[in-house]
Amino acid sequence: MHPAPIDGSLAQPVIRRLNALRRLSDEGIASLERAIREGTQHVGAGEDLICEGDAVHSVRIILSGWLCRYKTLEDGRRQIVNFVLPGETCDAYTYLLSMIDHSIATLTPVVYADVKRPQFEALVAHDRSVAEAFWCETLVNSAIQREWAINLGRRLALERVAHLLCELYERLSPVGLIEGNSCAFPVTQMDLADATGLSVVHLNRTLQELRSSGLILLRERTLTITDLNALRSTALFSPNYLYLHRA
Amino acid sequence: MHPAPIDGSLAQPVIRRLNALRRLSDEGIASLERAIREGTQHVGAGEDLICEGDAVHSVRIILSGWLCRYKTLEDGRRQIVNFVLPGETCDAYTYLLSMIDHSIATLTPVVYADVKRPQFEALVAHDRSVAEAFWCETLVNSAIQREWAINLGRRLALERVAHLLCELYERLSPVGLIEGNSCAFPVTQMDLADATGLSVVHLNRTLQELRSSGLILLRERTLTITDLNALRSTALFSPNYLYLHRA
DNA sequence: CGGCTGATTGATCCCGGTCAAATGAGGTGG
DNA sequence: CCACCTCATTTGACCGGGATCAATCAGCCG
Repeated sequence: MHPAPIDGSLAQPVIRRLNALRRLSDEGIASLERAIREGTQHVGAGEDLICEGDAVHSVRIILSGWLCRYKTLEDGRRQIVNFVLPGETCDAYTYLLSMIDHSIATLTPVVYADVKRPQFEALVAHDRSVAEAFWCETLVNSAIQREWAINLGRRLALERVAHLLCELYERLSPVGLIEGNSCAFPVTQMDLADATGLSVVHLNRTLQELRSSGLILLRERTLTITDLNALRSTALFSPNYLYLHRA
Repeated sequence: MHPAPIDGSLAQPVIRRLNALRRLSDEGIASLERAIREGTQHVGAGEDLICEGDAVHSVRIILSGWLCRYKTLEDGRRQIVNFVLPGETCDAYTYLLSMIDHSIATLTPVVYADVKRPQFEALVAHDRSVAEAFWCETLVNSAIQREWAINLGRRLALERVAHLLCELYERLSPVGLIEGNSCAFPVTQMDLADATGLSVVHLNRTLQELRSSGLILLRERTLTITDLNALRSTALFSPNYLYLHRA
Protein backbone atom coordinates (compact mmCIF):
# COMPACT_ATOMS: atom_id res chain seq x y z
CA MET A 1 0.00 0.00 0.00
CA HIS A 2 2.86 2.37 0.77
CA PRO A 3 5.92 0.82 -0.81
CA ALA A 4 9.16 2.59 -0.02
CA PRO A 5 10.87 3.76 -3.22
CA ILE A 6 14.35 2.38 -3.60
CA ASP A 7 15.96 5.73 -4.39
CA GLY A 8 16.18 8.88 -2.32
CA SER A 9 12.82 10.18 -3.52
CA LEU A 10 11.27 9.31 -0.17
CA ALA A 11 12.52 12.61 1.16
CA GLN A 12 10.87 14.57 -1.62
CA PRO A 13 7.62 15.53 0.16
CA VAL A 14 9.59 16.75 3.16
CA ILE A 15 11.97 18.85 1.13
CA ARG A 16 9.13 20.28 -0.90
CA ARG A 17 7.15 21.21 2.17
CA LEU A 18 10.00 22.72 4.18
CA ASN A 19 11.28 24.53 1.15
CA ALA A 20 7.88 26.09 0.63
CA LEU A 21 7.98 27.41 4.18
CA ARG A 22 11.54 28.72 4.07
CA ARG A 23 14.00 28.57 1.16
CA LEU A 24 16.45 25.80 2.08
CA SER A 25 20.15 25.96 1.36
CA ASP A 26 21.70 23.21 -0.75
CA GLU A 27 23.73 21.89 2.16
CA GLY A 28 20.63 22.01 4.30
CA ILE A 29 18.79 19.84 1.81
CA ALA A 30 21.70 17.43 1.61
CA SER A 31 21.96 16.98 5.36
CA LEU A 32 18.21 16.62 5.68
CA GLU A 33 18.22 13.91 3.05
CA ARG A 34 21.01 12.13 4.85
CA ALA A 35 19.24 12.27 8.20
CA ILE A 36 16.06 10.99 6.61
CA ARG A 37 17.82 8.15 4.83
CA GLU A 38 19.52 7.04 8.02
CA GLY A 39 16.45 7.22 10.22
CA THR A 40 13.79 5.63 8.06
CA GLN A 41 11.25 3.53 9.96
CA HIS A 42 8.01 1.72 9.16
CA VAL A 43 4.84 1.28 11.23
CA GLY A 44 1.57 -0.44 10.51
CA ALA A 45 -1.87 1.16 10.47
CA GLY A 46 -3.77 1.77 13.67
CA GLU A 47 -0.75 2.03 15.93
CA ASP A 48 -0.04 4.69 18.52
CA LEU A 49 3.24 6.32 17.62
CA ILE A 50 3.27 8.34 20.85
CA CYS A 51 0.89 8.44 23.77
CA GLU A 52 -0.11 11.37 25.91
CA GLY A 53 2.34 11.67 28.79
CA ASP A 54 5.26 10.06 26.97
CA ALA A 55 8.62 11.78 26.96
CA VAL A 56 9.80 12.72 23.48
CA HIS A 57 13.41 12.08 22.53
CA SER A 58 13.31 12.32 18.77
CA VAL A 59 11.69 14.16 15.91
CA ARG A 60 9.54 12.21 13.47
CA ILE A 61 9.30 13.33 9.89
CA ILE A 62 6.50 11.71 7.92
CA LEU A 63 7.52 10.37 4.52
CA SER A 64 4.31 8.59 3.57
CA GLY A 65 1.00 7.69 5.15
CA TRP A 66 -1.53 9.50 7.34
CA LEU A 67 -1.64 10.01 11.10
CA CYS A 68 -3.83 11.86 13.54
CA ARG A 69 -3.15 13.68 16.77
CA TYR A 70 -5.87 13.09 19.32
CA LYS A 71 -6.85 13.59 22.92
CA THR A 72 -9.36 11.66 24.95
CA LEU A 73 -11.49 12.35 28.00
CA GLU A 74 -11.74 9.94 30.89
CA ASP A 75 -15.12 8.70 29.74
CA GLY A 76 -13.89 7.82 26.27
CA ARG A 77 -14.92 10.88 24.28
CA ARG A 78 -12.21 11.49 21.71
CA GLN A 79 -11.21 14.56 19.73
CA ILE A 80 -8.85 14.41 16.80
CA VAL A 81 -7.04 17.72 17.08
CA ASN A 82 -5.15 17.50 13.80
CA PHE A 83 -4.01 15.20 11.04
CA VAL A 84 -0.37 14.65 10.11
CA LEU A 85 0.27 14.23 6.40
CA PRO A 86 3.26 13.19 4.29
CA GLY A 87 6.00 15.79 4.34
CA GLU A 88 4.97 17.10 7.72
CA THR A 89 6.93 16.82 10.92
CA CYS A 90 5.31 15.38 14.01
CA ASP A 91 7.08 17.07 16.80
CA ALA A 92 9.98 19.32 15.90
CA TYR A 93 11.53 20.70 19.09
CA THR A 94 8.91 18.99 21.26
CA TYR A 95 11.70 17.36 23.25
CA LEU A 96 12.07 20.77 24.93
CA LEU A 97 8.97 19.92 26.95
CA SER A 98 8.93 17.22 29.58
CA MET A 99 6.28 15.12 27.89
CA ILE A 100 3.71 15.23 25.16
CA ASP A 101 0.17 16.41 25.84
CA HIS A 102 -1.59 14.30 23.20
CA SER A 103 -1.33 11.00 21.37
CA ILE A 104 -0.47 10.36 17.74
CA ALA A 105 -1.85 7.35 15.92
CA THR A 106 -1.32 6.02 12.42
CA LEU A 107 -4.34 5.80 10.15
CA THR A 108 -2.43 3.91 7.45
CA PRO A 109 0.91 2.16 7.33
CA VAL A 110 3.44 4.95 7.74
CA VAL A 111 7.03 5.47 6.68
CA TYR A 112 8.83 8.09 8.69
CA ALA A 113 12.28 9.28 9.58
CA ASP A 114 13.09 9.07 13.25
CA VAL A 115 15.70 11.72 13.98
CA LYS A 116 17.13 11.54 17.49
CA ARG A 117 17.38 14.75 19.47
CA PRO A 118 21.18 15.17 19.27
CA GLN A 119 21.13 14.52 15.56
CA PHE A 120 18.26 16.94 15.05
CA GLU A 121 20.01 19.59 17.11
CA ALA A 122 23.12 19.18 15.01
CA LEU A 123 21.03 19.46 11.87
CA VAL A 124 19.44 22.76 12.88
CA ALA A 125 22.64 24.12 14.43
CA HIS A 126 24.54 23.66 11.16
CA ASP A 127 22.01 25.28 8.89
CA ARG A 128 19.86 28.19 9.80
CA SER A 129 17.46 27.72 6.88
CA VAL A 130 16.65 24.23 8.11
CA ALA A 131 16.18 25.43 11.67
CA GLU A 132 13.82 28.16 10.55
CA ALA A 133 11.90 25.84 8.26
CA PHE A 134 11.20 23.52 11.17
CA TRP A 135 10.15 26.46 13.28
CA CYS A 136 7.81 27.53 10.54
CA GLU A 137 6.36 24.02 10.61
CA THR A 138 5.64 24.46 14.28
CA LEU A 139 4.16 27.91 13.82
CA VAL A 140 1.94 26.77 10.96
CA ASN A 141 0.76 23.90 13.08
CA SER A 142 -0.31 26.41 15.70
CA ALA A 143 -2.15 28.40 13.06
CA ILE A 144 -3.98 25.29 11.88
CA GLN A 145 -4.88 24.53 15.45
CA ARG A 146 -6.42 27.97 15.82
CA GLU A 147 -8.46 27.52 12.67
CA TRP A 148 -9.73 24.25 14.08
CA ALA A 149 -10.92 26.14 17.14
CA ILE A 150 -13.16 28.39 15.09
CA ASN A 151 -14.23 25.41 13.03
CA LEU A 152 -15.33 23.51 16.13
CA GLY A 153 -16.69 26.50 17.97
CA ARG A 154 -18.48 28.52 15.35
CA ARG A 155 -19.20 26.57 12.17
CA LEU A 156 -22.31 24.46 11.50
CA ALA A 157 -21.90 20.76 10.75
CA LEU A 158 -22.04 21.20 6.98
CA GLU A 159 -19.56 24.08 7.02
CA ARG A 160 -17.33 22.22 9.41
CA VAL A 161 -17.02 19.09 7.33
CA ALA A 162 -16.62 21.06 4.13
CA HIS A 163 -13.90 23.12 5.79
CA LEU A 164 -11.98 20.07 6.91
CA LEU A 165 -12.11 18.59 3.43
CA CYS A 166 -10.89 21.86 1.88
CA GLU A 167 -8.03 22.02 4.34
CA LEU A 168 -6.86 18.47 3.77
CA TYR A 169 -7.11 18.96 0.03
CA GLU A 170 -4.90 22.06 0.22
CA ARG A 171 -2.40 20.38 2.50
CA LEU A 172 -2.08 17.36 0.24
CA SER A 173 -1.70 19.39 -2.90
CA PRO A 174 1.83 20.82 -2.46
CA VAL A 175 3.30 17.39 -1.76
CA GLY A 176 1.86 15.97 -4.95
CA LEU A 177 -0.84 13.79 -3.45
CA ILE A 178 -3.69 15.27 -5.46
CA GLU A 179 -4.30 13.69 -8.86
CA GLY A 180 -6.76 15.62 -10.96
CA ASN A 181 -9.22 16.57 -8.26
CA SER A 182 -8.96 13.37 -6.27
CA CYS A 183 -6.84 12.00 -3.48
CA ALA A 184 -6.49 8.92 -1.34
CA PHE A 185 -8.53 9.51 1.77
CA PRO A 186 -7.88 6.83 4.36
CA VAL A 187 -10.09 8.25 7.07
CA THR A 188 -13.11 6.46 8.51
CA GLN A 189 -16.31 8.32 9.20
CA MET A 190 -15.66 7.80 12.88
CA ASP A 191 -12.36 9.63 12.50
CA LEU A 192 -14.02 12.44 10.61
CA ALA A 193 -16.64 12.66 13.32
CA ASP A 194 -13.96 12.89 16.00
CA ALA A 195 -12.16 15.56 14.00
CA THR A 196 -15.24 17.72 13.52
CA GLY A 197 -16.77 17.24 16.94
CA LEU A 198 -19.86 15.56 15.50
CA SER A 199 -21.49 12.18 16.12
CA VAL A 200 -20.85 9.49 13.53
CA VAL A 201 -24.50 9.45 12.57
CA HIS A 202 -24.66 13.14 11.92
CA LEU A 203 -21.35 13.13 10.15
CA ASN A 204 -22.67 10.46 7.81
CA ARG A 205 -25.72 12.56 7.01
CA THR A 206 -23.59 15.63 6.48
CA LEU A 207 -21.39 13.78 4.00
CA GLN A 208 -24.49 12.65 2.16
CA GLU A 209 -25.60 16.23 1.92
CA LEU A 210 -22.26 17.24 0.42
CA ARG A 211 -22.50 14.34 -2.01
CA SER A 212 -26.05 14.99 -3.09
CA SER A 213 -25.26 18.66 -3.63
CA GLY A 214 -22.63 17.53 -6.10
CA LEU A 215 -19.69 18.98 -4.16
CA ILE A 216 -17.79 15.78 -3.46
CA LEU A 217 -17.51 12.09 -4.18
CA LEU A 218 -16.24 9.89 -1.39
CA ARG A 219 -16.08 6.14 -1.66
CA GLU A 220 -13.55 3.37 -1.37
CA ARG A 221 -11.13 5.60 0.50
CA THR A 222 -10.95 8.10 -2.33
CA LEU A 223 -12.09 11.68 -2.10
CA THR A 224 -12.97 13.59 -5.26
CA ILE A 225 -13.86 17.23 -5.04
CA THR A 226 -16.23 17.84 -7.88
CA ASP A 227 -16.92 21.50 -7.18
CA LEU A 228 -14.08 23.10 -5.28
CA ASN A 229 -15.46 26.61 -5.44
CA ALA A 230 -18.80 25.56 -4.05
CA LEU A 231 -17.12 23.50 -1.35
CA ARG A 232 -14.97 26.43 -0.36
CA SER A 233 -17.82 28.82 -0.16
CA THR A 234 -20.03 26.52 1.87
CA ALA A 235 -17.06 26.07 4.20
CA LEU A 236 -16.26 29.79 4.37
CA PHE A 237 -12.76 28.56 3.61
CA SER A 238 -9.74 30.75 3.10
CA PRO A 239 -6.36 29.02 2.87
CA ASN A 240 -4.18 31.82 4.18
CA TYR A 241 -3.64 30.16 7.56
CA LEU A 242 -1.89 27.24 5.86
CA TYR A 243 0.97 29.45 4.67
CA LEU A 244 1.40 27.42 1.51
CA HIS A 245 3.56 30.02 -0.20
CA ARG A 246 6.58 31.83 1.06
CA ALA A 247 6.29 35.53 1.86
CA MET B 1 -6.45 50.14 36.89
CA HIS B 2 -3.08 48.90 35.74
CA PRO B 3 -0.55 51.38 37.05
CA ALA B 4 3.00 50.75 35.88
CA PRO B 5 5.31 50.27 38.85
CA ILE B 6 8.16 52.72 38.86
CA ASP B 7 10.85 50.12 39.52
CA GLY B 8 11.93 47.18 37.37
CA SER B 9 9.36 44.82 38.86
CA LEU B 10 7.31 45.11 35.69
CA ALA B 11 9.40 42.36 34.19
CA GLN B 12 8.73 39.99 37.09
CA PRO B 13 5.80 38.04 35.62
CA VAL B 14 7.73 37.46 32.42
CA ILE B 15 10.87 36.25 34.17
CA ARG B 16 8.82 34.03 36.43
CA ARG B 17 6.94 32.46 33.59
CA LEU B 18 9.91 31.90 31.27
CA ASN B 19 11.99 30.64 34.15
CA ALA B 20 9.30 28.09 34.96
CA LEU B 21 9.47 26.81 31.41
CA ARG B 22 13.25 26.70 31.14
CA ARG B 23 15.83 27.65 33.77
CA LEU B 24 17.17 31.04 32.69
CA SER B 25 20.79 32.07 33.03
CA ASP B 26 21.59 35.20 35.02
CA GLU B 27 22.81 37.03 31.94
CA GLY B 28 19.68 35.90 30.14
CA ILE B 29 17.53 37.43 32.82
CA ALA B 30 19.54 40.64 32.76
CA SER B 31 19.27 41.08 29.01
CA LEU B 32 15.58 40.25 29.08
CA GLU B 33 15.01 42.87 31.73
CA ARG B 34 16.92 45.40 29.69
CA ALA B 35 14.93 44.65 26.53
CA ILE B 36 11.68 44.90 28.45
CA ARG B 37 12.64 48.19 30.09
CA GLU B 38 13.57 49.71 26.77
CA GLY B 39 10.51 48.53 24.87
CA THR B 40 7.73 49.25 27.32
CA GLN B 41 4.48 50.41 25.71
CA HIS B 42 0.93 51.13 26.84
CA VAL B 43 -2.41 50.50 25.12
CA GLY B 44 -5.97 51.10 26.17
CA ALA B 45 -8.73 48.52 26.53
CA GLY B 46 -10.64 47.28 23.51
CA GLU B 47 -7.92 47.96 20.97
CA ASP B 48 -6.68 45.61 18.28
CA LEU B 49 -2.98 45.09 18.83
CA ILE B 50 -2.63 43.14 15.58
CA CYS B 51 -5.15 42.25 12.91
CA GLU B 52 -5.39 39.11 10.84
CA GLY B 53 -3.27 39.57 7.72
CA ASP B 54 -0.83 42.03 9.28
CA ALA B 55 2.88 41.45 8.93
CA VAL B 56 4.64 41.00 12.25
CA HIS B 57 7.95 42.76 12.84
CA SER B 58 8.30 42.55 16.57
CA VAL B 59 7.63 40.36 19.57
CA ARG B 60 5.26 41.57 22.22
CA ILE B 61 5.73 40.49 25.81
CA ILE B 62 2.78 41.19 28.08
CA LEU B 63 3.65 42.84 31.36
CA SER B 64 0.16 43.53 32.65
CA GLY B 65 -3.41 43.31 31.43
CA TRP B 66 -5.44 40.75 29.48
CA LEU B 67 -5.77 40.17 25.74
CA CYS B 68 -7.50 37.68 23.52
CA ARG B 69 -6.61 36.11 20.21
CA TYR B 70 -9.62 35.78 17.94
CA LYS B 71 -10.74 34.93 14.45
CA THR B 72 -13.93 35.95 12.72
CA LEU B 73 -16.03 34.56 9.90
CA GLU B 74 -17.31 36.72 7.08
CA ASP B 75 -20.79 36.84 8.60
CA GLY B 76 -19.56 38.12 11.94
CA ARG B 77 -19.36 34.92 13.96
CA ARG B 78 -16.34 35.24 16.23
CA GLN B 79 -14.24 32.71 18.06
CA ILE B 80 -11.76 33.63 20.74
CA VAL B 81 -9.04 31.05 20.22
CA ASN B 82 -7.01 31.92 23.30
CA PHE B 83 -6.36 34.50 25.95
CA VAL B 84 -3.00 36.19 26.53
CA LEU B 85 -2.16 36.86 30.15
CA PRO B 86 0.54 38.83 31.98
CA GLY B 87 3.95 37.22 31.61
CA GLU B 88 3.03 35.58 28.33
CA THR B 89 4.48 36.43 24.97
CA CYS B 90 2.19 37.22 22.09
CA ASP B 91 4.11 36.12 19.11
CA ALA B 92 7.64 34.93 19.67
CA TYR B 93 9.23 34.06 16.33
CA THR B 94 6.00 34.81 14.46
CA TYR B 95 7.92 37.20 12.23
CA LEU B 96 9.17 34.06 10.46
CA LEU B 97 5.78 33.86 8.77
CA SER B 98 4.63 36.37 6.19
CA MET B 99 1.64 37.54 8.19
CA ILE B 100 -0.49 36.67 11.15
CA ASP B 101 -3.54 34.43 10.80
CA HIS B 102 -5.58 35.92 13.64
CA SER B 103 -6.19 39.16 15.49
CA ILE B 104 -5.21 40.10 19.01
CA ALA B 105 -7.28 42.55 21.02
CA THR B 106 -6.85 44.05 24.46
CA LEU B 107 -9.54 43.36 27.04
CA THR B 108 -8.06 45.78 29.56
CA PRO B 109 -5.44 48.52 29.38
CA VAL B 110 -2.23 46.65 28.67
CA VAL B 111 1.43 47.30 29.35
CA TYR B 112 3.76 45.34 27.13
CA ALA B 113 7.30 45.28 25.88
CA ASP B 114 7.62 45.67 22.15
CA VAL B 115 10.85 43.98 21.12
CA LYS B 116 11.80 44.54 17.49
CA ARG B 117 12.85 41.53 15.45
CA PRO B 118 16.59 42.34 15.28
CA GLN B 119 16.70 42.99 18.98
CA PHE B 120 14.80 39.81 19.71
CA GLU B 121 17.08 37.80 17.48
CA ALA B 122 20.10 39.22 19.26
CA LEU B 123 18.53 38.34 22.59
CA VAL B 124 17.98 34.70 21.70
CA ALA B 125 21.27 34.38 19.82
CA HIS B 126 23.23 35.47 22.89
CA ASP B 127 21.59 33.18 25.36
CA ARG B 128 20.38 29.71 24.62
CA SER B 129 18.26 29.45 27.76
CA VAL B 130 16.26 32.49 26.69
CA ALA B 131 15.84 31.15 23.18
CA GLU B 132 14.59 27.83 24.47
CA ALA B 133 12.29 29.45 26.98
CA PHE B 134 10.61 31.40 24.19
CA TRP B 135 10.32 28.23 22.15
CA CYS B 136 8.72 26.53 25.09
CA GLU B 137 6.25 29.42 25.22
CA THR B 138 5.34 28.70 21.63
CA LEU B 139 5.06 24.96 22.18
CA VAL B 140 2.91 25.40 25.27
CA ASN B 141 0.68 27.71 23.31
CA SER B 142 0.18 24.94 20.78
CA ALA B 143 -0.65 22.53 23.56
CA ILE B 144 -3.24 24.93 24.96
CA GLN B 145 -4.69 25.30 21.51
CA ARG B 146 -5.10 21.55 21.24
CA GLU B 147 -6.84 21.38 24.58
CA TRP B 148 -9.22 24.05 23.35
CA ALA B 149 -10.05 21.83 20.41
CA ILE B 150 -11.25 19.03 22.64
CA ASN B 151 -12.99 21.55 24.84
CA LEU B 152 -14.93 22.95 21.90
CA GLY B 153 -15.48 19.66 20.16
CA ARG B 154 -16.26 17.21 22.92
CA ARG B 155 -17.22 18.88 26.17
CA LEU B 156 -20.73 19.92 27.19
CA ALA B 157 -21.45 23.56 27.95
CA LEU B 158 -21.06 23.19 31.71
CA GLU B 159 -17.83 21.23 31.39
CA ARG B 160 -16.55 23.66 28.81
CA VAL B 161 -17.03 26.77 30.89
CA ALA B 162 -15.70 25.07 34.00
CA HIS B 163 -12.66 23.96 32.05
CA LEU B 164 -11.92 27.43 30.78
CA LEU B 165 -12.17 28.86 34.29
CA CYS B 166 -9.83 26.17 35.64
CA GLU B 167 -7.33 26.87 32.91
CA LEU B 168 -7.30 30.61 33.42
CA TYR B 169 -6.99 30.14 37.16
CA GLU B 170 -3.95 27.90 36.69
CA ARG B 171 -2.35 30.24 34.21
CA LEU B 172 -2.78 33.26 36.47
CA SER B 173 -1.47 31.49 39.51
CA PRO B 174 2.27 31.25 38.72
CA VAL B 175 2.51 34.95 37.91
CA GLY B 176 1.02 35.89 41.25
CA LEU B 177 -2.36 37.10 40.06
CA ILE B 178 -4.39 34.83 42.33
CA GLU B 179 -5.12 36.18 45.78
CA GLY B 180 -6.62 33.59 48.09
CA ASN B 181 -8.91 31.90 45.64
CA SER B 182 -9.87 34.97 43.69
CA CYS B 183 -8.59 36.91 40.73
CA ALA B 184 -9.42 39.89 38.62
CA PHE B 185 -11.49 38.64 35.73
CA PRO B 186 -11.98 41.37 33.14
CA VAL B 187 -13.89 39.26 30.63
CA THR B 188 -17.45 39.97 29.54
CA GLN B 189 -19.94 37.18 29.12
CA MET B 190 -19.86 37.81 25.41
CA ASP B 191 -16.13 37.13 25.43
CA LEU B 192 -16.62 33.97 27.44
CA ALA B 193 -19.30 32.86 25.00
CA ASP B 194 -16.97 33.46 22.06
CA ALA B 195 -14.23 31.53 23.82
CA THR B 196 -16.40 28.53 24.60
CA GLY B 197 -18.35 28.43 21.35
CA LEU B 198 -21.65 29.10 23.11
CA SER B 199 -24.30 31.78 22.74
CA VAL B 200 -24.30 34.59 25.28
CA VAL B 201 -27.66 33.48 26.59
CA HIS B 202 -26.58 29.94 27.19
CA LEU B 203 -23.27 31.01 28.63
CA ASN B 204 -25.12 33.17 31.12
CA ARG B 205 -27.27 30.22 32.19
CA THR B 206 -24.24 28.01 32.46
CA LEU B 207 -22.50 30.50 34.73
CA GLN B 208 -25.60 30.62 36.88
CA GLU B 209 -25.49 26.87 37.19
CA LEU B 210 -21.87 27.01 38.32
CA ARG B 211 -22.76 29.72 40.79
CA SER B 212 -25.79 28.01 42.22
CA SER B 213 -23.83 24.78 42.63
CA GLY B 214 -21.45 26.73 44.83
CA LEU B 215 -18.42 26.25 42.59
CA ILE B 216 -17.71 29.87 41.76
CA LEU B 217 -18.53 33.46 42.49
CA LEU B 218 -18.32 35.90 39.63
CA ARG B 219 -19.32 39.50 39.94
CA GLU B 220 -17.84 42.91 39.44
CA ARG B 221 -15.05 41.53 37.29
CA THR B 222 -13.81 39.28 40.06
CA LEU B 223 -13.77 35.51 39.90
CA THR B 224 -13.69 33.48 43.08
CA ILE B 225 -13.39 29.75 42.90
CA THR B 226 -15.14 28.48 45.96
CA ASP B 227 -14.72 24.78 45.26
CA LEU B 228 -11.72 24.12 43.07
CA ASN B 229 -11.89 20.35 43.31
CA ALA B 230 -15.52 20.27 42.29
CA LEU B 231 -14.85 22.70 39.47
CA ARG B 232 -12.00 20.58 38.22
CA SER B 233 -13.97 17.41 38.27
CA THR B 234 -16.99 18.87 36.52
CA ALA B 235 -14.56 20.19 33.90
CA LEU B 236 -12.64 16.91 33.59
CA PHE B 237 -9.65 19.20 34.02
CA SER B 238 -6.07 18.08 34.19
CA PRO B 239 -3.39 20.79 34.11
CA ASN B 240 -0.59 18.77 32.53
CA TYR B 241 -0.95 20.49 29.15
CA LEU B 242 -0.06 23.82 30.72
CA TYR B 243 3.47 22.66 31.58
CA LEU B 244 3.55 24.77 34.71
CA HIS B 245 6.56 23.02 36.17
CA ARG B 246 9.86 22.22 34.56
CA ALA B 247 10.67 18.59 33.73
C1' DC C 1 -20.09 -19.55 7.23
C1' DG C 2 -19.71 -16.59 11.41
C1' DG C 3 -17.69 -12.53 13.22
C1' DC C 4 -15.96 -7.94 12.80
C1' DT C 5 -15.61 -3.29 11.36
C1' DG C 6 -17.56 0.55 8.94
C1' DA C 7 -21.55 2.79 6.50
C1' DT C 8 -26.34 3.79 6.49
C1' DT C 9 -31.13 4.60 7.99
C1' DG C 10 -35.11 5.64 11.03
C1' DA C 11 -37.20 7.43 15.19
C1' DT C 12 -36.98 10.17 19.11
C1' DC C 13 -35.05 13.43 22.31
C1' DC C 14 -32.62 17.30 24.29
C1' DC C 15 -28.89 20.63 24.59
C1' DG C 16 -28.15 24.78 23.33
C1' DG C 17 -29.51 28.46 19.75
C1' DT C 18 -32.56 32.27 18.59
C1' DC C 19 -35.71 35.97 19.38
C1' DA C 20 -37.40 39.44 22.26
C1' DA C 21 -37.69 42.09 26.18
C1' DA C 22 -36.51 43.61 30.78
C1' DT C 23 -33.24 44.97 34.20
C1' DG C 24 -29.05 47.06 35.86
C1' DA C 25 -24.84 49.67 35.87
C1' DG C 26 -21.92 53.15 34.64
C1' DG C 27 -21.08 57.58 32.05
C1' DT C 28 -22.28 62.10 30.28
C1' DG C 29 -24.21 66.37 29.52
C1' DG C 30 -27.75 69.73 30.81
C1' DC D 1 -29.11 65.89 40.65
C1' DC D 2 -31.41 63.88 37.04
C1' DA D 3 -32.64 62.48 32.15
C1' DC D 4 -30.70 59.76 28.89
C1' DC D 5 -27.74 56.65 26.46
C1' DT D 6 -25.00 52.65 26.06
C1' DC D 7 -23.32 48.37 27.20
C1' DA D 8 -23.61 44.05 29.99
C1' DT D 9 -26.44 40.82 32.33
C1' DT D 10 -30.58 38.35 32.95
C1' DT D 11 -35.04 36.10 31.96
C1' DG D 12 -38.78 33.80 29.27
C1' DA D 13 -40.65 31.32 25.36
C1' DC D 14 -39.88 28.70 21.49
C1' DC D 15 -37.32 26.23 18.06
C1' DG D 16 -33.97 23.36 15.68
C1' DG D 17 -29.44 21.22 14.85
C1' DG D 18 -27.37 17.52 16.10
C1' DA D 19 -27.12 13.63 19.71
C1' DT D 20 -28.69 9.19 21.00
C1' DC D 21 -30.58 4.65 20.49
C1' DA D 22 -31.31 0.81 17.72
C1' DA D 23 -31.35 -1.75 13.61
C1' DT D 24 -29.85 -3.02 9.11
C1' DC D 25 -26.60 -3.58 5.50
C1' DA D 26 -22.10 -4.24 3.13
C1' DG D 27 -17.35 -5.76 2.85
C1' DC D 28 -13.67 -8.40 4.48
C1' DC D 29 -11.17 -11.93 6.63
C1' DG D 30 -10.09 -16.20 8.91
